[in-house]
Amino acid sequence: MNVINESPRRKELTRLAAQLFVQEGFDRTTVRMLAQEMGIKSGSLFHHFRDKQEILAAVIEEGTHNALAMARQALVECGPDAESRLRAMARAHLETLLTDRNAHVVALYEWRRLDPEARAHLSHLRDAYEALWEEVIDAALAQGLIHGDRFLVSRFVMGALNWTVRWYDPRGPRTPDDLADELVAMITRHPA
Amino acid sequence: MNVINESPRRKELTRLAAQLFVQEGFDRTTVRMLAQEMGIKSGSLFHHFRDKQEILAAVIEEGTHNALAMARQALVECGPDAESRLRAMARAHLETLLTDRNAHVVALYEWRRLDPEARAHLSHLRDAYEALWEEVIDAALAQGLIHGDRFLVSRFVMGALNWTVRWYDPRGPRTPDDLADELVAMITRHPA
DNA sequence: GTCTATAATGGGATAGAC
DNA sequence: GTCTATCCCATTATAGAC
Repeated sequence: MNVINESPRRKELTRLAAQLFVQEGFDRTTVRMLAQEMGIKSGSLFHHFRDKQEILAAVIEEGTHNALAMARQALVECGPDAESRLRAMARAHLETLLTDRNAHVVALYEWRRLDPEARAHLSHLRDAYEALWEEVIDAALAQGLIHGDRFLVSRFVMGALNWTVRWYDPRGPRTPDDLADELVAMITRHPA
Repeated sequence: MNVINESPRRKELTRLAAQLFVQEGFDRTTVRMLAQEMGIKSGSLFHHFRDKQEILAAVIEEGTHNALAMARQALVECGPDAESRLRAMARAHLETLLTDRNAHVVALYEWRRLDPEARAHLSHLRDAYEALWEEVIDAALAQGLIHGDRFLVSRFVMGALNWTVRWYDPRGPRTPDDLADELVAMITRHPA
């Protein structure tokens, strides 16, 4: 079962599950909670998913798939220079994390809860997303926009971005785009 | 019950619990697992802790207390300039996360699992640690070593550091100190 | 301080009717 | 596609003996 041929019921359940997994965490979310959100009984869930693990896998597939699609789109629409591309990636990343605020967060924070088979099945998606980042960061390094080790820079940047989930308050004065721009400014070296 | 007057048994249990909470997560760690690690039966645990929540609170108190102590010590021993102090904080932070690899990680990643009373009781420790960071970052900003918004810079830096837990491999070529130095280099602006 | 035994609860999952 | 009913199991926590 992949992202493309899903029933509408299953799609809606995946959406609700993502929300609960972010709020409560995967382990503390019970099938009964999810069923109640959907307005059905817990037994009925297992018509749509084999088990609770499959719900998690569906959410994470959705979240990663979406992040990848958003990032690709952002790269198509932005300017060709390394800084524009870096900013576009950071903005897209934070939009999926802070605005959408669901499936991608689960993908990042509950990845370890996936069983080995699901992890194997989904790692290509994750790798594709990370490859996009490395490509953009490589270009920024090659151009001297940023300095340092390719591996470390990309992980530090991802860490700074991913951690925003823990403290960002959407009611505050800053938009996700503001955050992305500030981060890029922090690590790039301009002629003033 | 605070960090100072703990029985040796309780101290050892707290240490083992920290290890399990990092490996498995708080929710998936059962009292039976912890008891087995200790070589006792699960019922015996409740002689040392009122309930499972209190175990978590003990681990988090230990982790935050320790991080604060290490950071203070590092600031005493390092050079007086803003860059030395920033590097010292980053090194101390990563040492508690990656070398000790236990209680401080739990403090960061399982804070949300604390019940409200425990959170209220421990937030002063956490605030003291964050105040130390803000002080050092303020100095670096004032001196022009780094640029940007005080609030955002400190959260981006903490995010980059905290996320290392997810990917750092101690068998790799880099030490935690290498990571700290590279991060400081990435965000500071030198005359080349 | 630890044991045995067990209470009390809630969890994931199934079967078969509708 | 959902319901009811229920099974089976693991979990936290307690009581009282040693």
